[in-house]
Amino acid sequence: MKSVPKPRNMAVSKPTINDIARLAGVSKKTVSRVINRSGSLHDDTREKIEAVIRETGYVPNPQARALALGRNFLIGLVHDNPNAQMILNMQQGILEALRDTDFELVVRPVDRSSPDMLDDVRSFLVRQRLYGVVLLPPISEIDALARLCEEVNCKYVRMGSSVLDDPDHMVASNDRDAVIEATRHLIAQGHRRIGLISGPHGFNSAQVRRDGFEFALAEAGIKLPRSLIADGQYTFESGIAAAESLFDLQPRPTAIFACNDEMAAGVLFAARSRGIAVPEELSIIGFDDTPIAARVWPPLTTVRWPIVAMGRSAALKIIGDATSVSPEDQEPSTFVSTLVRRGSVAPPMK
Amino acid sequence: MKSVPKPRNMAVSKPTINDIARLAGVSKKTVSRVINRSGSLHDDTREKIEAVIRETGYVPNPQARALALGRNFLIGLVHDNPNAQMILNMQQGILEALRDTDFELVVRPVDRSSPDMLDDVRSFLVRQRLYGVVLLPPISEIDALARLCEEVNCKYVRMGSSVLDDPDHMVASNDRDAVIEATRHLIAQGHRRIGLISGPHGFNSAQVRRDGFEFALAEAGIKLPRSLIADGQYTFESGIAAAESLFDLQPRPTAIFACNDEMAAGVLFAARSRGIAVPEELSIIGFDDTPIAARVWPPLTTVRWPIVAMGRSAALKIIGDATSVSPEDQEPSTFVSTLVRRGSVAPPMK
DNA sequence: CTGTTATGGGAAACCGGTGTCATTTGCAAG
DNA sequence: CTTGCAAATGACACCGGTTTCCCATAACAG
Repeated sequence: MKSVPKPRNMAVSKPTINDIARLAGVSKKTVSRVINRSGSLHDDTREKIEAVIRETGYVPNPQARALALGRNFLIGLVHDNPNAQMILNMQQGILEALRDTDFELVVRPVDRSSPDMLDDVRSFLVRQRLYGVVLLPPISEIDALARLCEEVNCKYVRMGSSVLDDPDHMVASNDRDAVIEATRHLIAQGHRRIGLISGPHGFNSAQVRRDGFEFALAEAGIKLPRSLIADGQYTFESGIAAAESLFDLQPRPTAIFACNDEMAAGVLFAARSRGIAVPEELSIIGFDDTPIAARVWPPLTTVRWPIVAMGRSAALKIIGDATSVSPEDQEPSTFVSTLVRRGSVAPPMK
Repeated sequence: MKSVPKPRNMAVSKPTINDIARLAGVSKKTVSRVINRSGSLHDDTREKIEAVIRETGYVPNPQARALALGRNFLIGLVHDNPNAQMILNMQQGILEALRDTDFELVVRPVDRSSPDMLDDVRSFLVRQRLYGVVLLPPISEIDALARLCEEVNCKYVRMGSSVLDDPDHMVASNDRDAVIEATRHLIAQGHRRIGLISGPHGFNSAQVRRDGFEFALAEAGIKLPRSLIADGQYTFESGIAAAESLFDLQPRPTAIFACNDEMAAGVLFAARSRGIAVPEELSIIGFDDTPIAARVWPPLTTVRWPIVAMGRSAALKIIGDATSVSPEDQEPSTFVSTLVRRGSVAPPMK
C-alpha cells in the first residue's frame, strides 16, 4: 500500500516559488520581484504571475525568506513582569495590528535585576533576527536597551508614561495630566489631607505620577507633609502596608491616591480590615483601570489608559513600512488617559 | 571616516558553521553532527569541535535550521481569550520550561466562533512550521484541532479539566475531585441550601465542575432543586446576574458555589449591592484562585489549580525529546487542585 | 542603418544549516 | 598479512527564497 517513496507529509506540502515560476513560465527571480515589488516588470508579466499566485494559494516560506534576508518576520515583546493585565492587553493590541500580516508575536520575559539582562536580550534579538521589538515599562526606560536595538539593527518601540525618545521609537500616555485631573477631582470634593502611595523608586511612571500629584496640590495651595507620602512597590501587598502606615497618622488622611490599581485595591482591603468605610470615611483613587478596579466593592475610581490602542500603535510603528500604510495613517505617539469615576470617592465627612 | 565597504552590521555578524569547520579542521557536516549529537564521532574530534564552539561562542542559525529541517524551533500557544490571568500563568509556565533552550514562544489568539478558525490555525502551524503547540481550554476540547495537529505533523498538548486524550497529548487537573472537596466543605459547615453558578454549556470544565457539585450533594443526601442552579458564562457580569436570580429565591441559599473566581467575585459584588453580609449571611466559594480571589473583601475561599506547573509540564512534553531529559523525568499528565480556605465561608445563620 | 542606452528577465551564487551516500580509517577475525 | 565490517568523516545536493550580474531586446539618437 504505502508505496509512495517520500510522502513528505502531504498536508504540509505547499507550492514553492519554483512551482509558481514554472506555471507562469518565468524564472523564480521574476516571481520574487512580484512578491517584493522590487525591480521593474512588465504589467503583463506581473499580472500573469499574480494570477498564478492567487490560483495556487502560494505563500512564500517564511523560513527561507528569513534565511535569505537575514531578518525574521517576528515581533518580540520584551517585558519584566510588571502587571499581568497590562502585558496581556498590550499583547492584544499588538496582535490586533499583526492580524492579517505575515508577522508573529514572540513573547520574552526578562529579569531586570539580572546582570545578564542585556546579553539575554541581545542574543534573543540577534539569534531570532527579530524584525522589531516592543519594550514594555519599566524596562522600556532603560536607554541601554534602546541603544542595543539600534546596534543590532532591530526596530523598536518603547512604551512609557512620558516622552522617552523620538516619536518613531516611542508610544506614551499623558500620565501626568491624568494624575492632575484625578487629584483635582479629590480636591474638588473637599479633600485637603490626601495621602499618596507612590510607585517604586527609579520607575519613570512612578516619578511622573508623583509629580502630577504634587503639582495639583501645590496648584490648589495645599501643602503636602512628607508623612502623607508612603512608598509602594506597585503590588497589592505593598499597597496594604502603605495604607496601614497612612492609617496610623493623626489625623488620618480623608483620601488616598494610589499610583496603581493593585495598590489601591490594597488600600481598600486594609480599610475593610480596620473597619474604615469607603468612600464615607476614606476616598480612594487608583491608576490603570485594570479589571480588579471594577470588581471590588466599592468599584474604584481610577485612571484608564488605552493600553490596547497603544499596543496596536506600537506594532504599527514597527511594521508600518513593511505593510501598505498611507502617510496620513501615521500612528499617534501619545495617548490620552482619562479619569473613570466609580464609587470610591465621596466628600470627606465633617 | 566610514570607509568600510560592507559593514554588514558588525554587531550581528556571528560565526557560521563554516567558520567552526575551518577552525577545527573538519567538514561542516561533522560540526553539524556535534551540534545534533547524531551519528558517531571520535571523542577527540568531538572535543576539539566543542572547544572551538565554546571559544567562538558559536550558535547555530535558527532560520537556516528551520529551513533545512522543515521545522521551526517555535512553540505556539493557541487560545481563545478565556481568562487573562490563566493565559498569562500558562505563558509563564511554558516560558519557564523553554528557558535556556533554543525554543521561543509564539502567541496566537483565535476566534472559536469563526468558521475559519480551523483554517487559521492550520495556516499558522504550516506556515511557521511550528515545532509544537499548546492548546488552552476551552478550544483544547475541540477534537478537530487535535486531528489537525496530527495531520500537519505538529506536536501538541491539550490543557483540560479532565482526560481528553492519551497522556502524551494532554495535561489535566482533577477538577471534579476538587469541586467535591469544596462542596463537602460547605456541607460540613452546615449549609444545605447551596446554589450553583455553572459555566457555559459546551465547556468540558463547566460540565465536570457541575458533576462534582451534584455528586457531593447527592452523596450527602441533599437534594438539589433545579432553581438552585443558575447559568453563568465565566464572566464577572454573568456572575452578578446569576447571583441576583439566586437572591430572589425564597428562601435564599445560604451558600453559593461559583464555577470560577470571576463569577464568585460577581456574587460578592451583587451581595454588597444588596447589603447581604459575606460570609455571615452568605458563604461563597470560587474556582481558579486567580489574583482577584485574594484581593476582594472578604478574600474568597476557592480552588487553586497549579496552572504554572501545568504549563511547564505541557511545554516539556513537547520539547522533551529534543532536549536531554531522562526517562524517569516523565512529566506528569494530571495535576491536583486544592481547596484554599480564606474568608468567604462561614456556618449559616440559624 | 548602426551604435548607444534603458529595461525586462534569466542563470547562478548565496544564506547557513541538514540529508544522502561514498570513502577512508581502525580493529578484530581468518 | 589479508579480509571484513563497522565506525568516522567528507563531498555534494538540497531546503526556498534573494541578490548579483549579465544578456537580450527594444527604443532612441546620430
